[in-house]
Amino acid sequence: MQKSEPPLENPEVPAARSRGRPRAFNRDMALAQATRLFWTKGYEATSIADLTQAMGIGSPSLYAAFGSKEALYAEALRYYGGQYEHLVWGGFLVAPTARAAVHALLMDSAKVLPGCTADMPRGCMVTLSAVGCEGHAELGELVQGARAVTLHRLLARIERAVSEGEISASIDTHGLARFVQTIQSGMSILARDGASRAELEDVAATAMLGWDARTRTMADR
Amino acid sequence: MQKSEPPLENPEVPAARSRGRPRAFNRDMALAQATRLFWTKGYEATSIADLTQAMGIGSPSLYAAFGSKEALYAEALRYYGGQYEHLVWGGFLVAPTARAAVHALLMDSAKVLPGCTADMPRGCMVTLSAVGCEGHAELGELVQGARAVTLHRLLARIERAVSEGEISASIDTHGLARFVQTIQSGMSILARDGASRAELEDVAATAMLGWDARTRTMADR
DNA sequence: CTATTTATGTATCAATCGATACATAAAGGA
DNA sequence: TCCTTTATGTATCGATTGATACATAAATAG
Repeated sequence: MQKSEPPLENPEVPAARSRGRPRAFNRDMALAQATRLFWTKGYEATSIADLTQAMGIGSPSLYAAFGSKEALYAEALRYYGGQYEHLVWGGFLVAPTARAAVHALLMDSAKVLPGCTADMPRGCMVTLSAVGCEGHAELGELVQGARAVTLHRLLARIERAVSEGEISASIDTHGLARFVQTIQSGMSILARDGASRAELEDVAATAMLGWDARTRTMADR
Repeated sequence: MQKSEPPLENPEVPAARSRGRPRAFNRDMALAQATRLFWTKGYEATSIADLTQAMGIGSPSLYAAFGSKEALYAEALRYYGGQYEHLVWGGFLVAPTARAAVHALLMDSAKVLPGCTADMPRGCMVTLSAVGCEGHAELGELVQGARAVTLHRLLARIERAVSEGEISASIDTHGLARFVQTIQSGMSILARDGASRAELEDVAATAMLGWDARTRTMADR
């Protein structure tokens, strides 16, 4: 179904240049362009013609390099994760407490989602793919799975906080994770509609008030 | 560009039956089907063939009755508002305080967004149209405007609460409205991914803790 | 140099897209 | 009953969709 990352030889070795005619385009550059298009317009609304034009190649080259439109979208989704995920999850992963982690996640989201770079689309590509993948079951499951990762990370971090005594064991960890996920998902929608970084930071701050009240319920932490 | 609701004669009079061959399908039924399709799959992913099949009519009848795919979507959006809006905004509009209004909005959203009826799509049609309307400028502005209505209503209600003394005048009303909007938008994403009513109600409850903490800041209400 | 391998550009595939032309069917007005 | 009006069904429009066939160009291996 998918190549699942071929043997993956030692990347330090330039891999002994292949034989035939060399590719006239940079695969990563092309993938970056495709990612931008899918991110901005969604899967259905992005045509092969759009893609080939943005990449500056012909359709045979696209199919030779990526296989199909669906496969290209899947690869774009991976590329998106590799390129942009750390902007939002970097602080979360290294924070010493669950509260600091969630605070970092929401504040970083507020910074990134409105499009921190000039040519960076607004909102999260994964979140905004919630609709429009109907009729493409595989892609639907793919993006739904990508969104599930958010909940899983939040839940794992909160449960760790419970085990470490940061948060009372009487807390509904799942509910708390769902709350944070809701905030972050909603921020993508607002960002796509033009909300500013300051506005989203304000939302994040209010959300943290909810977090504090919630984690105080029935325990003083 | 658009018919903008023709003269609209007195609806109480059956309007003296028209002359020619009567329509073989119920226009409202057909519009309901179209709304369901657009709601579920989005604008781009829904084809004319999908629509005519679901409505049980031929394409000429569709174009005679609705004009174009874009016009049909616009009408579906209006139909959606008329049919489902009160489920979410009914309690909000009659609540005596801003807090009660927001609480009602979020709790009703938690009830409706997971699909309260069996054949009711999950999530809000307007919210989930955030992406996929690129290249269709008119529709993009239409749904973006529809989403702006949410913020406007929230802001108006909160400002009224300030003027009535329910909420301190030192509160950032816009920020508070943005917070509630974020929660409700995020709930649509979670609902589309399968979140249950109980989960969303829990999210709403936590959001209200944020509301309470936020409205208490610098004033005791 | 020749042979092999790989990528490109052109040109096009069948299928589907949104949208109509046209003749026919079914109603009311005369 | 005939005429006008409106809606339907069939059949199809040009454009675009995702995806390829094919000949050619450009590289390496021998």
